[in-house]
Amino acid sequence: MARITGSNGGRTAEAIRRAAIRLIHRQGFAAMNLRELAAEVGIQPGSLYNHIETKQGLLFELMREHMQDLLSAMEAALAAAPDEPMAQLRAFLAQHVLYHLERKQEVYIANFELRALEPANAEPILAMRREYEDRLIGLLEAGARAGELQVADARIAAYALLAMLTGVCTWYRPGGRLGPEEIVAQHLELALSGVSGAGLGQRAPDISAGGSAPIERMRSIPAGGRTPG
Amino acid sequence: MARITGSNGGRTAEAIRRAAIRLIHRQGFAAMNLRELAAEVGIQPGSLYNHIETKQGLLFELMREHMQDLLSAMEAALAAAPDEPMAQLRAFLAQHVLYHLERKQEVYIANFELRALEPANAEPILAMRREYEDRLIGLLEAGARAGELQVADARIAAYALLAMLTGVCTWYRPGGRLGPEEIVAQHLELALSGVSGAGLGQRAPDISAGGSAPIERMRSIPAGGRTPG
Amino acid sequence: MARITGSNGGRTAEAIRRAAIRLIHRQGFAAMNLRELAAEVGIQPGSLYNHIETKQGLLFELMREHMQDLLSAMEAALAAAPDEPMAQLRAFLAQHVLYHLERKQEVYIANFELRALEPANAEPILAMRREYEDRLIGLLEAGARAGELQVADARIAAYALLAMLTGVCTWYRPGGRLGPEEIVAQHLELALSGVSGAGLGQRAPDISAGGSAPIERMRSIPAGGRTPG
Amino acid sequence: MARITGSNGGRTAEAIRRAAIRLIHRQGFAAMNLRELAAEVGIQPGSLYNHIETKQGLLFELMREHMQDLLSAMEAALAAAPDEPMAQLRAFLAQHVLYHLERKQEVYIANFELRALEPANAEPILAMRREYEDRLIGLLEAGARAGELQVADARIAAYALLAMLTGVCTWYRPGGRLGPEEIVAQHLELALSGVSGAGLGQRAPDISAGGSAPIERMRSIPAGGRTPG
DNA sequence: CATGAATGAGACTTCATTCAT
DNA sequence: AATGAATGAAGTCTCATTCAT
Repeated sequence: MARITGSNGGRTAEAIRRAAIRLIHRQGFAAMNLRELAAEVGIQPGSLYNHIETKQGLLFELMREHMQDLLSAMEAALAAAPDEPMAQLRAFLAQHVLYHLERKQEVYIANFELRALEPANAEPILAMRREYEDRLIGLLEAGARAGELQVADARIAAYALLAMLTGVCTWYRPGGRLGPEEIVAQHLELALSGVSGAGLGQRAPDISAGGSAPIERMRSIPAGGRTPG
Repeated sequence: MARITGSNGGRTAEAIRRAAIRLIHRQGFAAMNLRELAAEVGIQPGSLYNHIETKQGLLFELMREHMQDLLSAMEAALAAAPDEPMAQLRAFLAQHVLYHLERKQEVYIANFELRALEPANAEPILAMRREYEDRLIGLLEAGARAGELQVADARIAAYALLAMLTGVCTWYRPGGRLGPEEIVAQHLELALSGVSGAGLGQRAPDISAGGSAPIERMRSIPAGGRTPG
Repeated sequence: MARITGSNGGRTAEAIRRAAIRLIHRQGFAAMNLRELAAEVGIQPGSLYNHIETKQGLLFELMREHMQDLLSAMEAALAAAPDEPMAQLRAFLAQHVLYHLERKQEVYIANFELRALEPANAEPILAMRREYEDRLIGLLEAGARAGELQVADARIAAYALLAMLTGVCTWYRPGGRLGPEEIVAQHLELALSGVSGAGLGQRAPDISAGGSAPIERMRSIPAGGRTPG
Repeated sequence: MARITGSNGGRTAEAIRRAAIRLIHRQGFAAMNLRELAAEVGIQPGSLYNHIETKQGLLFELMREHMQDLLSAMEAALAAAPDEPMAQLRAFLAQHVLYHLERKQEVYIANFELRALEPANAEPILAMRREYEDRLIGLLEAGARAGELQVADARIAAYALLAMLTGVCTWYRPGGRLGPEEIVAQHLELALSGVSGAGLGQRAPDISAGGSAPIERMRSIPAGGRTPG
């Protein structure tokens, strides 16, 4: 596709990373082949090896960078929020949704290609993932201790929330009907108050009576997983 | 692994389906190869073709059967519940979680291997999936019209709920600390009332103060993509 | 080259072995490629893998079979000879030359492709090779103890003799001027009595005065190759 | 291994030659790759081409230099010896063994990588090799004519002697139990008188009765081929 | 219904070599 | 004289699939 002629040096490496993210997201790591990746970048398959170690190594690098960025973004968000349980929780959830809207392909890959990592490579990625989850669990427990949250089981609640919020990756498309802020707001409400809506606050007006006000239909794989962009 | 030697006749076909579900779930469709599948069943690769049409055809069959079962289960659950919005919604959500607990491998495959289907095969599967989603959207809208739900956007809410509830596939293991009923109950609460817990009803006692009461940590691949990052 | 059409089953495996011996002998293991090998056999490259495990595995099998045959032939020769030092020594040397005339390609491979074996594969081959050498060393020592041989160092002498006798592989071609028996006889003389010819016995008449009576010139690999197995 | 960083100028060319000899000897020409060679020298693969023409050209150069040196050494040895058949023969054989002890890697390459030379490059090398062999054949014939040698066939005898004496390359290691002079002496005896020891002269005392007085066992690939140094 | 062997395409990766900088 | 990136060919091996037995 996009032939980047004259691409030299460091540009090629970046082009490979970007094309790889696109292709892995679209087809899955196992189904992506290096011929295709090279063609996207505009070089010969063998030339990839000036920039990557192996196909497996490429996946690992992509996932590592992604997890580091995610952790950094999360820490920054928490640092910027008031130091009290509910504010911290809201900050965590909001940044999670935002990050997932902005980098949904990387997110998708990080979620679904863990099984494609060799055990030695999976280990550090899993460690970072646990660090992220444990942060949320800690916030939920703090909120519960403060009497501001009702969580029967913090771990289950954390997993459920993350699954819900991560779900936006499966249908969001930039430039769609809803802007990021609105999507973030609605998910915060759902996370905190559920659909029954005994919410805590600034709830958006209920527009459901007027029809489902559809976002684009999920073309492919709604929840969990599937699709791409 | 489990070599079923001497498996003859009709049993072979069933053994193939089961092994395929296991392998696709574990490795993904593209990464599964028919050598491996045949070995699991205890036959030679060529012999698979007495029972399947192609690798692609096998995937399609598995997904079609799964979607039919899911739709049947959902219809049966709704038929068995009182015909009023909240009861119907609870019935839908509860059966969804239950079904996902019981058949998490098929669910996973159905969610994440859609991209592996050839377009002609994807179409009927997508149609069934839409039928399922639309049922939930309808219930949410009915609840909103009846004034019992607060949903800003029924479609977004439906996707978010499905993502959350489908997430159980990624960590649930039969025989774990929590039984299916409890998991269903907690997720119903989260879906209806969120973590802030301004719930509507039979809420389980808050045990979070006593620590996170952990389920087993997701050991491998949270799968489906759960959260992560 | 020689396309063996309709070659099925067991015949293919044998054809592969033979072609591999020919090609490895001609080009070396590293320089032989499986495309070429497959073409010689008349099948597709991938089809080789119905009969071999890997390229490396093929080499190992060839060498193992060769060494086993060599050891068997040696033991048989010794068993058939009178049980006294010089007769045993003569039997060993004669069978060595004969075996090397008849299977010079395998011998060559066994000598020169040891370095191409992975360490784990080299080990058992080396063990067999030592067994063979030690037999000769033992015979030389026995002859010396009996006062029938003059060897300053049995190991050095053994290596030197094996190198000399193995050398026939480098120039011998069936159907040449000299028959196997004559070649064996001359080498026995050289081994036992050297060129100065203070021999022990049935020495062939000296024909060197009449010109060098050339065998074919060594086309490829002259001396170099020392001993075999 | 030995990275010679900052190797500049003319030194690089020499470093390449030395590293190439080491690598070709260890692995064979086909199995050696230029990446590895460059790494040994401490430069990038592309930089090799400032010093060599091609991989093939490098091999040819190494072999040509070696053969020229060998021929020179032989001529010098003959010139320094008394001009009578047996003295000339002894001089030839002694210098052959000595040269092979001192430059066994080059010798090995010259013997076994002839097949890796393109025909056009092989031709001049083969011519030099024939020149060397013919010298020995001439000496054997002269000795026979003088009645001092018993050779049934001078060419066969020459090949057998060269094979035997060249064999030292396969097990000799500098600093081992036996010094070069002793190795030369023993091989002269074996060449002239064989193991039966009806020798002509200054024979070393027979020490074989006291056990085999072993040199180090050939650790790796004794013979023919394999190993390096 | 199972097998064993074959196919043909294609996968990842290596490698000698070139060339602008 | 060295570098880093590119090439293009080729190498080993895998895989879905076919088919005679």
